[in-house]
Amino acid sequence: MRRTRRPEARPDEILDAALAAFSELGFAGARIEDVAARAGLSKGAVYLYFESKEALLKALVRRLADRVVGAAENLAASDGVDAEKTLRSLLTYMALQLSNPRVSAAPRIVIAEAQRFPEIASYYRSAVIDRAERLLAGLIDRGVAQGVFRDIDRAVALRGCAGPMLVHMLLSTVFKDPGNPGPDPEILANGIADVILNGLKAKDGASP
Amino acid sequence: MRRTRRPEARPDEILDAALAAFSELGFAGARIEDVAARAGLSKGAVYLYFESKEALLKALVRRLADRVVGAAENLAASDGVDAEKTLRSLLTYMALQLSNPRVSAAPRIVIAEAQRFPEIASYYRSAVIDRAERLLAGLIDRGVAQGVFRDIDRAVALRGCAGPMLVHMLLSTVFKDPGNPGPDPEILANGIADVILNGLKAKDGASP
Amino acid sequence: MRRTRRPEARPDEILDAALAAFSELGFAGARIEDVAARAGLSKGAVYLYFESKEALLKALVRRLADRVVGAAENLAASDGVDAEKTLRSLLTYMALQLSNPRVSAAPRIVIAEAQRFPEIASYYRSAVIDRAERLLAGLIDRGVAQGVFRDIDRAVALRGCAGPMLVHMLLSTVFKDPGNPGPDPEILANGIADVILNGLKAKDGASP
Amino acid sequence: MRRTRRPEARPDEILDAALAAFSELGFAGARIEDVAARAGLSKGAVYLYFESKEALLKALVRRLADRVVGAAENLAASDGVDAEKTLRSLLTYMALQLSNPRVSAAPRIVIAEAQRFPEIASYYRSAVIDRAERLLAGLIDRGVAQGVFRDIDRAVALRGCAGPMLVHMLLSTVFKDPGNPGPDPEILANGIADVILNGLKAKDGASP
DNA sequence: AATGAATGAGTCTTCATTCAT
DNA sequence: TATGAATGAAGACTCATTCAT
Repeated sequence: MRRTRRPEARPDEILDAALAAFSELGFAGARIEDVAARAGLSKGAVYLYFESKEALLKALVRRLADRVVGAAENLAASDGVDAEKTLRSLLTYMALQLSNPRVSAAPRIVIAEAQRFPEIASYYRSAVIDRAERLLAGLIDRGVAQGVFRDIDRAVALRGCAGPMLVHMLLSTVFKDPGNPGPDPEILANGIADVILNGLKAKDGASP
Repeated sequence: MRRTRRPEARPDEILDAALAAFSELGFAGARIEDVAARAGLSKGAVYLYFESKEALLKALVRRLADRVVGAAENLAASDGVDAEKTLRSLLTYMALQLSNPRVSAAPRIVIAEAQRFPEIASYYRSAVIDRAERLLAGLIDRGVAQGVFRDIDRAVALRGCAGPMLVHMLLSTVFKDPGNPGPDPEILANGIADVILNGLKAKDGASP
Repeated sequence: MRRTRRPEARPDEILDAALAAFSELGFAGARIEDVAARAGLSKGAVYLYFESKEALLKALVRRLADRVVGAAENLAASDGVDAEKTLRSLLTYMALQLSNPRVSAAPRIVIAEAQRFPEIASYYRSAVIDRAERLLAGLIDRGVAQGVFRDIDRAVALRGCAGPMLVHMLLSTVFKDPGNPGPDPEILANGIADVILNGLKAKDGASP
Repeated sequence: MRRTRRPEARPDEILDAALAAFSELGFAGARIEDVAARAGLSKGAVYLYFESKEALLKALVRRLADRVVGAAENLAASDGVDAEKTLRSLLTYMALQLSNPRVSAAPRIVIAEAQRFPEIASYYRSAVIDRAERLLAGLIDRGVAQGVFRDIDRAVALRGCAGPMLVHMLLSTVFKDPGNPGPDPEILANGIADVILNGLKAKDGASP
C-alpha cells in the first residue's frame, strides 16, 4: 500500500512496529507477522532488514537504551550545577517518561526477556544500568561536594532512585487497574522525588 | 519407572519444578517436558494435575503470591508497635528474601508474563500489590500517629518502599554481573532502609 | 460402587457400555475411559477383559451381528410357509428394530469403521451380509416356487430389501431432524414393505 | 520443493486430497500430513487454506453435496416429462455414480462422521437429503398426475428409492469381497430400478 | 525492495496401554 | 479382580524462516 516513503526509514519503522508488538504481546507471543502488519509490510520484508526475530529484539533494545540514557545524560549535563535540583529534574523527567507506554515498553521487555537472552541482559547492563549508575554517581559526588547529599553507597543510591520509578512504571502499565485511573503522574513524580531527596539529604544521619 | 511416590505431594512438586523451569527458561521458553523432567515425571503426568500450561502458571503465581505477602504480613503483625522499627525489619527482610532466586522468581515471572495474561496481572494486583499497599498504609498510619513519619501520599510510599527492593532484586538476578559478586545483601538492605526511612522521616519538610 | 454383581457378566456389561460410547462418540472419539465410566469401572479394568480398544470393537460387532441376524433367522424359521407373509413380517420387524438406537448403533458403527478395519468389514460381510443374503434367497426361492415372486437376481433383492431399512435407520438416527418427529415407524415399515413386495410381485413383467 | 503452481487451484486440490485420505483412512484415521502428501504439499500449507481439520471436512462435505445433488437435479430437469422414464434414468445414474469410489466416498464419510459432527449432519440433511426428497416428491407428483405411480407416502418413496442405491454403494465399496467382482453395475442398476418402479406402479393396490 | 506461498521443526495435548499396589 | 498413577507415542497446529517471482 503506502510504498513510496523514505525507504531508508524502513528499519526504524520496523523497530517501531516491533516495539508495539512486543510490548503488547510479549516477545514470545508476537509473531513476525504481527510486527510486519504493524509496519505495513509483508512478513518476508522484515527479513530484508533483520536477520532473525532475536536480532530484531536486540536492535530494539539497543535503540531504546540509547534513547533513554542519552536523554537523561543530556538533561543532567544541561541542567546547571545544583546537584539537588538536577537530581529532582532527572527523577521527575524519568517518572513522566515512564508513564508513557511507548517508553516503558523498553525496560518491560528487557526485564521480561533478559533471563532467556543473556546477551541482552549483559548489553543492557553495560549500556543502560552501568551508564545510569555512572551518571548518578557523578551527581551524588557533586552533591556531596556541595554538602547537600550524604556520602551514601552508590549501589544504594541507584536502587533508591531507580526503584520507585520502575515500580511506578509497572503500576501504571502492566498492573494498571482499568477501573482506577491512578494518581496524577506529575504530582506523584514530585512526591517520589521528595522522598528520595529527603532520603539522601545530608542534614542528619539516617540510621541509628 | 519410579511410580507411586507420595502422590499427594505431586501438585506441589510439579509447581516447584515449574518455578525452576519458568524462572530459568521463561514461561514461553519452558516446555512442559522441562517441567516434567525437573519433577522427575513424564510429560503426560503433568496433565494429570494441571489442565494446561497456562493453568500451571496461574497455580504457581497463586501459591507464590500467598507465600510472599503472607510472610510479610506475619512479620509486620508480630513485630511490636514501633512503626519505624517494623518498617525497617520489613524492608530488610524483603531485600534479603528477594536476593534469593527461588523467591525473586515469582515477581520476575509475573512481570514478564503479565502483559500476555491479563488474568494473572489482575490476580497479582489484588492478591499481592493491593495487600502490600494495605499493609504499608497501616504502618505509615501508625508511624504518623507516633509522630515519626510524614503523612505522605500512600501511593508515593508504596513506590518508594517497593521500588528499591525490586531493583535490587533485578540487579542481583537477571542483571547480575557474573564477574562481580555485588554488594553484601545485608549491608545493602540496611542502606536502602536508611534512605527510605530517612525519606519518610517527619523531622523537616521535604521539597524546598 | 456396585461391585457385587455377577462378575461373570462383566464382559457383557462392558460391551453394553462400549456400544453406548461408540454409538455416541464414534469409535475414534470414544476413549476407553468413556467406556469404563459407562460400565462403572476404572479404565484399567477394561483391559482385564479385552486386549485392546480394537478387540473391544471386534467383540462388540461380533455380539451385535449374532443378535440381529439370529433374530431374523428365528423369525423367518418360525413363520410358516407363506413367503410373502414371512417377508413382510421380516421387513416390518427390521424397520421397527432399526428405529431403536440400541440396535441401529451396530450397523452404524460398522459402516463408520469398516474402512479402517478391513477385518471387521470382512467379518461383518460373512457373519451378517452373507447370512442375510442366504436367508433372503431362501425366502425368494420359496416365493418363486409358490408363484408369488418374480425370479429376480438375488443381489438385486438384497439391495431392494435391505436398502430402505438402512435409509430409514439413518434418517431416524444420525440425520434425525430434532424439530421433526418423523413418520410413525409402524406405518412407515408397512409402507416400505408394500413397495418392496409390490416390486417383487410376480404378476406382470416390470419395466419395458 | 515444487512451489507456486496454479495457486488458485490449491483449495480444490487439497479437497481432492482430503477426499482420498478420509475415504481411505477415515476422518479420524487420516492425519493432516496424509492429506498434504496426497496434495503434494507440506503439512503447514494445508493450514494456509483451511483453518482446521474439521473445517476441511466441512468444506469437503459442502463441495460434495453440491456436486451430487446438483447433478441429479440437472438430470431430472433435462429429461423430458415422462416421470417413469425420468425416475429410471435417475436411479440408474445414481447406482452407477455410487459404484465410483470417488463419488461414494462422500456419503460414506458423512455417515461415518455425522454422529460426531452434528453440524455436518444437519448441513447434509438440508443440503442433500431434503433437496433429494423434494426432487423425488416432484417426480412422484408428476407420475401420479400421469397415472403411472401410486400416490404413496413421500417418506416411503425416499427410503424405497435411495435405500437400494445406498446398500449397493456399501456392498461395492466397504464390504466389497476382494475375491468376488460383484454383479455388473449396469445390469444391477437396471434390476434395482425395475423393482422400485414396479413397487411404485399404479396398476394394482399393493398389500392386502 | 517486496511479496506471500511454502516449508518443517517444534510444542502442547490426548489417550491407549501398563503396572505396582 | 480392581484401581488409578504413570508412561510415551502420536497428531493437530503454529510460526520463524526461505525463496521464486
